[in-house]
Amino acid sequence: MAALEKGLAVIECFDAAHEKLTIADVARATELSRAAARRCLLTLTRIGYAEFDGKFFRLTPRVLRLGHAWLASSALPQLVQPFLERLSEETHESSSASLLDGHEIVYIARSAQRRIMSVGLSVGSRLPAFCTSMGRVLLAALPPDEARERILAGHPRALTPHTVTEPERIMAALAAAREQGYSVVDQELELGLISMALPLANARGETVAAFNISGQVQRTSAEEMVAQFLPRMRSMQAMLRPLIK
Amino acid sequence: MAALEKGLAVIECFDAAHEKLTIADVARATELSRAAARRCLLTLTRIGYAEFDGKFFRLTPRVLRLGHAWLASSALPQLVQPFLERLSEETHESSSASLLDGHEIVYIARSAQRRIMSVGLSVGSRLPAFCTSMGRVLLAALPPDEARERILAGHPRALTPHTVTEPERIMAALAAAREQGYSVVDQELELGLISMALPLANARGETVAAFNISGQVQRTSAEEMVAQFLPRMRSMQAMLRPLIK
DNA sequence: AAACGATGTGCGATTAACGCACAAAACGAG
DNA sequence: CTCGTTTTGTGCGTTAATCGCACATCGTTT
Repeated sequence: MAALEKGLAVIECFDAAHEKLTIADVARATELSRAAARRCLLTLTRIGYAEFDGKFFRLTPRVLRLGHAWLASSALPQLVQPFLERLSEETHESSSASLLDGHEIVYIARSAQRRIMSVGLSVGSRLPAFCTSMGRVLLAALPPDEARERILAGHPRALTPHTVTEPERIMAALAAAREQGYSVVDQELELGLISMALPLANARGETVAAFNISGQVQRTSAEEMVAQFLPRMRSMQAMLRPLIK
Repeated sequence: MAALEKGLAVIECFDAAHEKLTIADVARATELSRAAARRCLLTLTRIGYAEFDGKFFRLTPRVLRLGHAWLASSALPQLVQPFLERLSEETHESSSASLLDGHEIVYIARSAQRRIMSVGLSVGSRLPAFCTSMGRVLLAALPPDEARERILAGHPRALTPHTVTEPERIMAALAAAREQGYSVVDQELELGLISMALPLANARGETVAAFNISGQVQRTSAEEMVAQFLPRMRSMQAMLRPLIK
């Protein structure tokens, strides 16, 4: 069913920078022929996932049904969300939970306190694993060889002057995270932004997800973050463990 | 492109009650032939949207990319989210924003304070418009005939002993909402749950979405909710108006 | 204005989807 | 446990849908 694969690729090529697209735009983004892109867009429009204003296509909120299908069928996001909300309320910092998918982390739940990042994060957002706190603790749970492979697959490049891009230095950070049981990332993703993450394990001890809190460096230094929030986060981690899967 | 339509239907048939499904389950839920359902599931598995354990298929977090495509390409959710978070922080009640899609409302942003509903709500969740506060203010913004049509299309049935299901009484509630500029729904969706919603209009005055605040009736009565929170919500509504679309 | 490049669309050749029929498993009754 | 029944999963030839070319059209550039 090649048509399904193409249609999903068409949906995914819409993002923050591309809210409305022409047939040719979609064809280029998906590497489909213009004719194929057109067929996909017309079908998506016919069944209500997209709309057409004579020039541009854009997605309709109907596509949320698709992402919601996973959110609703998966226990973890619903389980974690209220814990994140309490953590955010107590700490006045944003908190999130994510899974590892290839070389990226996928946000599965979030409680934001204020808009702190230039780009808004939401459920379904993806960020590179190698330079995020949750990515580090998730990579640290893999066998080192696989972690290295995934780091390389992501083609690490500097997002700020602080970003660590050398694979072996990243591997060292993973070892530290494994050792300490948490990871702090200081302005490697975005200037001014620091975050601390802990892994979430199931009752068998397998790491299945991670959660973090993040804030602005001018308000909370890395040291303060560990001192103030680590105990709370460790207790949340322990409470969740018997409840996961 | 019939295959695309079928594949999307397959994704959507996963939900909270159906986290893992067999080929035959999917065929029944989507009214496809077992062969067609199988082709869809195999394709989804091949391209990473589903996985198979020898007996059951389940979705992977990859499908979040699809919903995220709309979230990222749409200005409204990102705009409203921080406002909801402030509203929740100030009122200690959960708040949400939604759009009208047919006879249902679709959650596009949410800031939950505590788990108050038996069923967890998240971005992409759908509820009937006729018995929700946001649904009422959204329906109230339509021409009355269209509102009535959509109400009937949803086949209103009682969800609690308080649910108003008679179309004309719902229409009267819409008129009241239009008049007052807000709507309060008292335990019509779920026992113990009350909520108050206001419409969100763009600069041209067209209602494009709604936001609400919801809490437990034992903690806050309908009258208290209006008295305590309406002014705050009106001011949020006014702040957002020039920023929308 | 005229020529160019890029975009959107119809139409026949070709490939992929359909649904039947079979095999294999799951279920229930005796 | 065994047989009969029902339900499920899968291969294969026929049919219908997709492919990509060619043309028409629009917006730019010289």
